Amino acid sequence: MLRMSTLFLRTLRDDPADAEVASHRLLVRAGYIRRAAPGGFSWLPLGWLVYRNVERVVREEMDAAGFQEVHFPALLPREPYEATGRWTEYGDNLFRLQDRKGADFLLAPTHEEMFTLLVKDICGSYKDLPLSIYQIQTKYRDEARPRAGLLRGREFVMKDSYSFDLDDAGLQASYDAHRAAYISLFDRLGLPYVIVSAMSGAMGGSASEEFLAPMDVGEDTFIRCTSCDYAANVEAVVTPVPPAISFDAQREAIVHHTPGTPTIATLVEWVNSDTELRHPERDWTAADTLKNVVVKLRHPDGTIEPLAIGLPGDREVDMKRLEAQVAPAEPEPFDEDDFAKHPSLVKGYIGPGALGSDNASGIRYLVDPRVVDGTAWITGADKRDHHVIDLVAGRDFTPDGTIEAAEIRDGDVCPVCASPVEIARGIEIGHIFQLGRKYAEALDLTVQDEHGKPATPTMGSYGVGVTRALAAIAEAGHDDLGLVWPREIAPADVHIVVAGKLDGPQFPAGERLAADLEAAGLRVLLDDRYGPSPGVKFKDAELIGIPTIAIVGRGVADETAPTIEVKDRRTGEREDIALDAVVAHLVATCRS
RNA sequence: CGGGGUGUAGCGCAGCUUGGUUAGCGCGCCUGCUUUGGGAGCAGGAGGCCGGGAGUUCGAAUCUCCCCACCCCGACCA
Repeated sequence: MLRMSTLFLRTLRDDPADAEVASHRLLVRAGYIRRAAPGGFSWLPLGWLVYRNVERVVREEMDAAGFQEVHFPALLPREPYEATGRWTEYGDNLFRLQDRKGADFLLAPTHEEMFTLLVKDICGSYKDLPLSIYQIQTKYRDEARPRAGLLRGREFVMKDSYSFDLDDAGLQASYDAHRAAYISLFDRLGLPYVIVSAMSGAMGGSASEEFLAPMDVGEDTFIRCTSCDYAANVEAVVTPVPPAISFDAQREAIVHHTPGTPTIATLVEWVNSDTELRHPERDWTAADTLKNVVVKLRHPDGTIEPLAIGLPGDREVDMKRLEAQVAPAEPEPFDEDDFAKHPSLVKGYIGPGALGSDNASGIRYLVDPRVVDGTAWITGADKRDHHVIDLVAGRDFTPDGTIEAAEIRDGDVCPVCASPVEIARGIEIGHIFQLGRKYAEALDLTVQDEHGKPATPTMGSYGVGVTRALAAIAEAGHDDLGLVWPREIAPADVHIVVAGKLDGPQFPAGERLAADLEAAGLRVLLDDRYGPSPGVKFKDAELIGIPTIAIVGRGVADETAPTIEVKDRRTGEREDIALDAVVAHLVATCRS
């Protein structure tokens, strides 16, 4: 039994000044956590109870799915990460340190290498597969800017699983098993979530989905359809391809002298103001212009390749989407020196005439998927102060391919059902993806197949942010008064508030109720303090957020029909229950 | 890493512009008395390297420079 009179706890009347988001503010104010280091937190008894509950739910769901728990050190040697290239690829976000002899170590941000090596150590036969193993471990990332309390720390707890299968069908089955386990896991945690398509990015691999808890404080932007269930991370959004248009109806492409049109807006205005150039049926818009942006790609082997991207002039290039598309290469700005090396590019007037492998610049030219055959564009004429109008894709120019690099906007068309999509923000609480053989190959993991030949297993990787999920639950379940925990992870089932005089019946009644509830198997927090006034105790109970509050107050003083008030923290509904029925009532409430 | 803001008691803040008593207020904490259904009252008290360092000055919380930390925006980010 937890007693407020002795609990190691201090609640705060005021919000801490350094906490912005609700979860951070309330977890500190209600005495669950305290900041201990930049991006690191200490856990107080209430917080640690909640943490262990979240961890327990995660563990139970993993075990139920048939995955086995292992545990690795967080402090690891450099060599395995050197072998996979991540010692350098991970960049500044990796915590690196040295031992007294000067040997390099790291604090692991994830454990792909160690899992792979352990399987290599233990498994030699295809008969050992499929295998899914997991750990719940503290992870370290040297975040440039830790923020939002537990939502983004430099030290945090993650459950990471890895699956090992012989072939793609097996990997898909392991992936599906994790997906199903995550669904029941997040359901049990009482977290709202959406599953979005994602890019596997620098981790390599193919299929990938993120579990996002949709909320404004989230750092991930995703889109979801307003009518069907399509949802995707911005990086993974697919632009619907419009049908091709016949060339027959299109006019001839003509180059015009267009002085004083430095921006898309002025260009459009200029075209619309010329009676000759106006479309009879509608005005030209920024979306009719074809903007060509040139970047440099730095490939992992160090080579630099220029790349031109053509997209409708009303949209910007979304760097995140571009990076996801060109990974593992990294895009860099095309600077003045680069322009000097490519005299066929006229800055501000770059057009398809100069772009593409077959044209003057020889620069690879990829366009937005909306640029289909037969679409007519206003675009640069590769000559200062000149633009070309009615340049038709497929007739007047042929790009080298398409690329998903244009920004996504509210109201864009859903690739599945063509309804408008909306942009939302979410907290990434889980991520599952199919890694493939990148790590197995880099670390030389093979097993013998049924013919005695070496086979390289294919892997999946699956993460749940345990501490982050806890914070997300606090974000999703709080109100103006404080935290509101789902029962599954609350630090107790019932918070008993004793409100009465020392010599009255309340204190003994509170003690008895607490003992009876514990005997019935419920977890109890008893506010047995006498000093604080009832108001303080009510406020603390609301702040702490245990789902059911039982008030032992003036009701029990009624000698003929003593009652205890039972209050639901979430709804605020209160009900007077006869003293002799209250244990059964609370047990029923807490078990339902 | 760029831009902006803030560091004064456990928490929230004032004081700084214009340097000068013993650095102040509210909450919390300790002692005593009163009080107990919505953050109680009275009285007494403890608690500060004024983020750190270097300067300017007879004298620095206050002015100057450097550093550190925290918050916000951006960049970054399984």
